[in-house]
Amino acid sequence: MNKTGDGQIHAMRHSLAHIMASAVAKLWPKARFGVGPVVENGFYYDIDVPGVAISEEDFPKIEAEMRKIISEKQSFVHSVKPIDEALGWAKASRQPYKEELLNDLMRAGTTLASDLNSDELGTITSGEAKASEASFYTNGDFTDLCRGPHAKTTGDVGEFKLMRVAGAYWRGKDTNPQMQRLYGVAFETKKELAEHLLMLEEAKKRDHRTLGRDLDLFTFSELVGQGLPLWTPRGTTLRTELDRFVQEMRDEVGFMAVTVPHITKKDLYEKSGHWSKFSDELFKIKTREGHEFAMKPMNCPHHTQIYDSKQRSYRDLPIRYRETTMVYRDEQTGELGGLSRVRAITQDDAHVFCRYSQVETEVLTLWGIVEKFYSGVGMPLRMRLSLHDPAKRADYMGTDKQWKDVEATLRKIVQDKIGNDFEEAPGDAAFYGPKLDFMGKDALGREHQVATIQFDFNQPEGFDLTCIDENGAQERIAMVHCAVMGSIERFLAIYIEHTGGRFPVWAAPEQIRIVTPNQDEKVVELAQKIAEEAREKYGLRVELDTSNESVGKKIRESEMQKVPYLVVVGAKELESGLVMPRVRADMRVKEGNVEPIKVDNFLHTVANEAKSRVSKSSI
RNA sequence: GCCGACUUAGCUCAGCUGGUUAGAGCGUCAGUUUUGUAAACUGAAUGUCCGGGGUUCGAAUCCCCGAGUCGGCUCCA
Repeated sequence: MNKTGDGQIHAMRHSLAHIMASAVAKLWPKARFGVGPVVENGFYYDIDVPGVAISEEDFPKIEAEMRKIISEKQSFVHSVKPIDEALGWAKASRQPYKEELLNDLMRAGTTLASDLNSDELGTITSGEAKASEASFYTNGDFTDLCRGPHAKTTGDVGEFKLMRVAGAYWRGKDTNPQMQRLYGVAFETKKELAEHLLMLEEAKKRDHRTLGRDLDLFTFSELVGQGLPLWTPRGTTLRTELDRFVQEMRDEVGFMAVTVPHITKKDLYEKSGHWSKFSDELFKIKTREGHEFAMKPMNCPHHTQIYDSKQRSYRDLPIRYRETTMVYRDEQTGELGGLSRVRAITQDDAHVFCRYSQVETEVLTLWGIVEKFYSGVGMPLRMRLSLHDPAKRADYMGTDKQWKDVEATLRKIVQDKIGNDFEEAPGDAAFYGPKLDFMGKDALGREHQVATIQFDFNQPEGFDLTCIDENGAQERIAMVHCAVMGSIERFLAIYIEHTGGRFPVWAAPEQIRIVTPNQDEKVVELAQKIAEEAREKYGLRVELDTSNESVGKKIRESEMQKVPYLVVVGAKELESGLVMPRVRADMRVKEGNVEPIKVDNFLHTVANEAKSRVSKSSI
């Protein structure tokens, strides 16, 4: 089964797109139709009603009309018209978008924007006809250009719900007029539809923007601006712990931390090519003396200058720099949202400067770190080899031969490691070289691009980076870039939703909460002593709640804050010196209540869990 | 950037077609209570109704401009 469903549900969804279009045609006779394909879980139709903005308030009306059509059980009648007759139909029924599609069908043999060069879309006017006829489907008095297949009648389409209306450029080109895209979801049964809607509710509960506020991780300020998240103490702890995981693994294999300023003179990016190529996304600064600077949109050009600060021997290589630091990109306002897309991006960046002969080992080492990290956070990975697009040579630096060579090198490294179990994506390379991109799958089954390892043969050229080889000659070096989390902001958006805010002990901003059942002086004293010991002796993050509230309330608070361990310290504990930790549900491995345990043993165990970065409790 | 929707207390939201001192629950604060594994009781405070301009006798409500948020599109080194 593919993403848009198997045969039957696919036909149902596609039929619903037609039914929705016929309902809209009935309500707004002037409506012009674009395309109406099946998508994951449903369908959409691109519609343009001159002078009218269809809104979600119109949905009840449209849905009612659709249900009427469904109850009429109209047959879907397939017909084939000669192409000129089809064009006549489009003209007569005032459907300019269909006319354009038919024209493309005739000239190019396809209507799919993805199969056509984007410059050709709708503009091919000459050449031999590649299609002589067009296929149509009719239900009731609504006829649509369509390849099918469809359900038998409008009565056989399962259960649906219109979801939202959104703007969409005609054929995906931002120079084209915008149409209104009406989205619906559809399933064979009422139950499946209800389950889907419930799943959406669940996903909403896990939304990192909501959890970010509820768990007090980050915030935004209108005064600071869009796309500029502000991290609270708790959120900063979470970031720091995740980054520490990555950096410890890097340091083990010889990376060294470096630090660079967040701005640079224009000159650096003129040399690297960023100034002209990414000019739109650069935050530019003019000094009072009129000199031009820019906020860094990436770190590699700065790092090259550290490498280039002295003459390097082949004996010194590989030289491995790491730096977790923010870069700044002037993203379009419409793209910003939560932490997924921001303007101040923290990258866990790393650059290896090495000989070409060392690239393979370096890539494999970095790959190992990526694997270890994602297995640590519980996300399965899929790898994609991102290559350049030979049709768009102008987008890439370097020569054809260089690209061919480095892509072959990278492909060989991949094949030697994992065989052919990977996808190749022409057009997804960086402008300076091909890369390995990693997709992580979250707990809700969604895939996100996360880590990246890049083979850069262009910046060493641009910045003339060399080492002295065994014979005393200058040798051009290569660079390998790697970000494990990619952007910490985007990774946290994913990770918060992946865990639902239930972070493992090692990453949790608060690891243990100690509550007292009352405010008895001796009890409070003991609780304070335990908290202090946990912090000072074991380096744990502990909060103490001795407020004047019921134990039940305090436990509820702790649960809602998703604190891994809760310990009630009262008269019993005062007497026995034992505690009975409450383990967060997702971390429990044993059924039932935990056994009383000595305070020291408990703290020791938790500290070990934090250190070994396990996600389950050993208590 | 483009299309559309939304913006009322810290949070979630109510406030019909313009009509006195703008509400609820949760949270907060205070007092009472001194509590044993998911919400004690009582009371109180809290608003630039996103900002600015306009229409009107009168605007949270209508119109315009701007900001922000959300859903998409385009983009994403």
